[in-house]
Amino acid sequence: MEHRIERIKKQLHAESYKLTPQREATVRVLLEREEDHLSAEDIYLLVKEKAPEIGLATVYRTLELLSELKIVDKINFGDGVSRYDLRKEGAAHFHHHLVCMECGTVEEIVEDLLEDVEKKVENQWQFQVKDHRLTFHGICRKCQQNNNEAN
Amino acid sequence: MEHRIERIKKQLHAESYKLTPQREATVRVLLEREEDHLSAEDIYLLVKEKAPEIGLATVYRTLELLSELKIVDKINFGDGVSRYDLRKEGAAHFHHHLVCMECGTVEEIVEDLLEDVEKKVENQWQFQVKDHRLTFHGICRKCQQNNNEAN
DNA sequence: TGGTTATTGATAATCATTTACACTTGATAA
DNA sequence: TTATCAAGTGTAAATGATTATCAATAACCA
Repeated sequence: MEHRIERIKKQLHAESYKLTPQREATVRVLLEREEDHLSAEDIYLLVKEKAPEIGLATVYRTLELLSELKIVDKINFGDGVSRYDLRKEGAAHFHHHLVCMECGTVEEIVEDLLEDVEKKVENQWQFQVKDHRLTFHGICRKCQQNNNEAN
Repeated sequence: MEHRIERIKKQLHAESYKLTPQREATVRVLLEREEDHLSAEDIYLLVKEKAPEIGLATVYRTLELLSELKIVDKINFGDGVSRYDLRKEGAAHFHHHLVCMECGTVEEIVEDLLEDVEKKVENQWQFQVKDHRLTFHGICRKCQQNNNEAN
């Protein structure tokens, strides 16, 4: 954890931003809840536990900054809110998501499944791929089991 | 065009909705501007040319309805607005997008590039895929050329 | 025809996100 | 050390997309 904080601190410094206490508190929340896909509001409430005087606007500003630096990815699953997801350490690409249409849980696929597809896109469409977003919508394992039992 | 309107009319009837003049005007705009990725506001302005008395709320309601019936897909490229995209006739899956990070244009890939990837997801993650969203971010052909010339 | 229901348009309400602005902080130079 | 300055912050107000409300209208059916 501390190691990753250090890393992010350096990334900020490289662009001449500081890791202020508010920013650090926000990053810590993101690290602690790495598996979740938190909204700005969620993050705000969690950061408030560590740093009660923080303002919502600061959280938004921090998330925006982290987003620009590609430390987090801003995602949107179609409900009205943006969610923020830490990039895996050293990952060049955004990871994929499996969104269950029944229970709403979001699983992650860290492995990059798109290498072949990207090559195809670069060759056939002459489009130079820098990043991607891939989300599958469907039924997760648990809901499949529940459905089977119900029948 | 008329053929596709008929089709959509049937799809609505099948769920006991009607193709009102307002809904038809909205669908016509979507058909005419199929290549674009219009926001609700954009669509509203275009529909107003055909049916000046239409209200913005009706356009939203229509788009919501068409979305539920999977006649259109609601997409979000990260700017603050939802965009609406007609499904290609008979397409089981949402088509893919190439978003240029420099000029912002959005190209479409109709071909399904994900068949193999979906099989992998179903097998390895036991996730039953119903649909997907795939967007590539990068540099389009035109901007690549411009960049080369500039050097 | 009258009665019921779905649909609509205008408008107000909501809610996530941004902006404005005055205040704080922390670094730097005199 | 103290004055200065820019970056960063908190509060509150503003914005802008979307949704809800509600009275009026249109379509349908007995």
